[in-house]
Parts: sequence; C-alpha cells; structure tokens
Amino acid sequence: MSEDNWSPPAVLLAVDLVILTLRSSRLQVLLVERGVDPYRGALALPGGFLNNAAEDIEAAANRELREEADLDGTQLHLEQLRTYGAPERDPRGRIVSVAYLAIAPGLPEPVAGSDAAEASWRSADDALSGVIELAFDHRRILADGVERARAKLEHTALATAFCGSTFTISELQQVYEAVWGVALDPRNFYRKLQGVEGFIVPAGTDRRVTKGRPARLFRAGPRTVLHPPMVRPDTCENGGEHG
Amino acid sequence: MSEDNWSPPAVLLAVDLVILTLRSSRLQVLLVERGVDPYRGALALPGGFLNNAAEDIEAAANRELREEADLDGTQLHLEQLRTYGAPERDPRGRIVSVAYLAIAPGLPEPVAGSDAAEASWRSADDALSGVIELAFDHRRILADGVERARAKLEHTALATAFCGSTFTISELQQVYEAVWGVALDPRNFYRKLQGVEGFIVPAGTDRRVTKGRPARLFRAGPRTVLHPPMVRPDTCENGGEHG
DNA sequence: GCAATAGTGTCTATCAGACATTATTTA
DNA sequence: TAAATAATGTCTGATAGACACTATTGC
Repeated sequence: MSEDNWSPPAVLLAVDLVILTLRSSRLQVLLVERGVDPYRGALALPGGFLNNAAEDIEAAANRELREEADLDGTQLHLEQLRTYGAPERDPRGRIVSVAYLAIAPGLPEPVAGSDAAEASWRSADDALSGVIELAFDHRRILADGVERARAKLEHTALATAFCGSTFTISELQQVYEAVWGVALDPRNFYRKLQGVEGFIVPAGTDRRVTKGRPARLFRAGPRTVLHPPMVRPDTCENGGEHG
Repeated sequence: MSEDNWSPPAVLLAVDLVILTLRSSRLQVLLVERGVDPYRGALALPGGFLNNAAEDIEAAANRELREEADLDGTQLHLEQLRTYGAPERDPRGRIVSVAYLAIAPGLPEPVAGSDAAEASWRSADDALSGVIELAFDHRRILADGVERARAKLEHTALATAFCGSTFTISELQQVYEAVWGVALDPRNFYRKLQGVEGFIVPAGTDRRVTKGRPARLFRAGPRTVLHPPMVRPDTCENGGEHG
C-alpha cells in the first residue's frame, strides 16, 4: 500500500475571512478588490497565506483581520468556519483554505489610504444571489458563513456581537431581522428576550435617544448558550411543514 | 509588508476520522493502535496524509474510512468537522489535520486479518474522560465530534444514521439516550417522533421480534431538518463557553 | 395637539412533561 | 398465568404567536 520512499504531499495553506456586520439594518460583508491575478479586479473575501510555517492558523486569521480589514480580532467574535480544499478551487495550484467567520458591530467604511483601502462593505444578499460576483469559491464560503450565523442566532447569544457594547432591544431585533431575513413582532421579541435570563443585562440608567420614547440600554449578559433557543419563524423550508 | 521573493510556506495535510456508532446501547468510537512513532502503541483516531497533491480532502477521508475502518463512505454519514492546525500539535512538524465526523450503524468488531485489524470500537465516554488516552490532540477532536453529533440530533435527522436501513422507534430512542446521555420518556418520545412529519416513515408491515410485543419498523424519511427540533432535556448547564 | 418609538398586558393554540392504560407477544 | 415491551390517551403548565393598549419622548 505504501512505497518505501513515499512521502506525503505538501499544500499551501490560506485563510479566508467572512466578516459580517450590520449597516443601515442590512447584513453586509467585507469584500476586497483583488489587485493581482487570478481574478484581478474581482471582489473576494479578505484572506491570505500563512506567513511562515510556524504561524498558527487562527493567528493568521487575526493578522489578516488587522491587515486587510483594519479590525482587532480580540474585540470581535471570530470562529473557524470550515476548510475548503477541492483540488481545482484555485488555478495557481493546490491551495487549501481555512475559512473563519467574524462578526463585527456596525462600522464605518474602511478609510481610504489605510491598509484596508481596498476593502468595502457590500450587501450580503447581493453577494449571495450573484448580483455581486466573487472570486474562487468565495460565494460558497460566504453562504456557509451566513448560514452559520443564522443558525447560531437561534441558540447562542451571537446576536450581541453585531452590536456595540451597549444596545437597545430594538437594535438587537434588527440584527435578528436582518440576518434571518424575516420580520419579528417587537412585543413578542421583547417578552422573549427578557425571559431568557442572562442573555442581556441592563446597562445603567442611560437611554438611547432617537425619535420617539428613549430606549433602555443593555449589554451582553454572561449567557452564551440560549436555553430555550430563539425560534426562527417558519420560512417553509426543507422537506415540508409540520403537524 | 511583503518581500519581493517571499513565498508562502507549505504544510503537510492529514485527515482524521471521528467514527461514531452505537453498540450495546453505548456510544462508541473507532480507534486504532499506532504502529509507528510518535505515540507508538497508543490509541488514536483513524487517519492519514493525503495520498498525493491532487487528492480531494473528502476523498482522502473516504479512503481512510475504507483502509483503516473497512467502511464504505457512500453508505454512511460523513461530514467535515473542523481543522486542527496548532503549530505544535504534531512533533514531526507542521501537520494540519482536517477532521471528519462519520456516523455508522451498529457494526461488529473489525475482523482480525483485514486492513482494519488494528481498529477496535471503544467507549466514547472512556476516551472523553481520559480513562483511555489518545495520541496528539485527538481527545479534543473527539470531544468536538461528539458535541457536533449531540447538537445535530436536535435539529436534523442524523439519529437515523446510527441505525440500519430499518429500525424501531425504541431503537431510535436508544440513539438519543446514548448520545445525549439522558433518559427519555418512551411515550413522549413516541408521540413527538410521530408528530414530526417526514422524519421517519413506516417500512412495510414487518415487525421486529424481541421479547415483548413486536415493534413496527420504520425507515428514514425525506426530511433532514427537524421542524420543530427535538429538545434535549435540561442538564442544568451553561454559564458561559463556546468553541 | 400629533407622530413616533418604547414598553406592558391578554388571549389562545400548541406542545413538552408527567403519568395511566391498553395491546400483543414470549416464556 | 406472568413478564416484557409496544402503542395510545389524558391532563397540565409553559410558551409562541397574534394583537390592544399605555408610556414617554420630539415636533
């Protein structure tokens, strides 16, 4: 089965980042314009190769987050998503990419002139539907990232990662509505949220003033796993309905 | 930031398999005894390097499934679990491993003399608790695999992958009980299962004869996503953690 | 005052959890 | 007959979904 002088093949390892945020109540993803072939000029997920053979993969993800998006990985949610390694996924050769999912609070457009000058926030829906074309298999990676975020909103407190350190309940509702792509009843949402102990905790007596009555401010609570979960409304998916 | 003659470092890519099954109503995992250094003689997850630079990663997982476990990947559930790439995880050098999770129906002990002669089913609990020591970071990989299986039982039809082509409702209940490590009420379980349309469908008029009244046989239905989900009983968990 | 948003209450269908009962087999 | 397991039924507390109402701001 194995020859005497067989030795395992080496591959190039890259990381790609699905960085999601909420801007103007829409789910957006950070994309960069490629400056080199292949796919020069096309949009792609931020990412790059390991710096050296000793660099940890998650450290590489944090480094790309800083270099390409000007974001601090210690301040936002970052988790490994999945590894993509089809032999033909990159025309340059055998490149295996470990994708990471990052969730950031709403941020301004990356500043021109910075390291992240080529990066810009784009509509996640446009990228998913193909209105915006992505290089390589990045559309698939994005789809997996968005689906991961959707699923984790249900049973973890991930939604707070889309918000600043303090937020109102309606801001949190906008996160759920934008990521899930559904409309939620504010009153039921309010009641449900208050019922899950430790999900959100009051943040002092400050209020957020906009147009109507000022809203109370909260911050993320100690609970990360939601019990019972938030329920995503039936979007008549999959094999059917229910009994 | 990048030197002119910089080139990305290469790494060795391996796959590791978390193969779970149910034997005697216990969750078990397939482990192999290592015949070579490092960790010679210790138990480890089945796995190995890519055969060549053109081999697809999932194909490599299927190949290892066949070579090391004598299992046919097309007949059982196989999904990518996670990638492990800490620089020091393997004393031989920089080896990045893509772990896969496989779920198999209850099977006999691998036959001595076959390619899988070194493999044997072991208690998943023993391996998780440290009673059985595993090589490398394989205990962590196993823990992630078991947790993935536990979570997926809740909102997918994965449980049927632990059973043969036909099964009884109580057999399916044993899957949930063994993987979750809880006791479930047979009557509520029965009612719940029948209520989720498309999860399981009757398989003819045959019955499974054991001791008491013969049980109806079912097979997996078309539905893969459970709506509403099966609910894992409160095991007074959480305060904070995440992966 | 009006418009707008925040926050609370109430009803109801559904469902999970507890537990009783009947049915069908082997020994 | 008893023992064992399968299958069905009933009650109850919790809750998701629908929707009406009150509260507090800016204009």
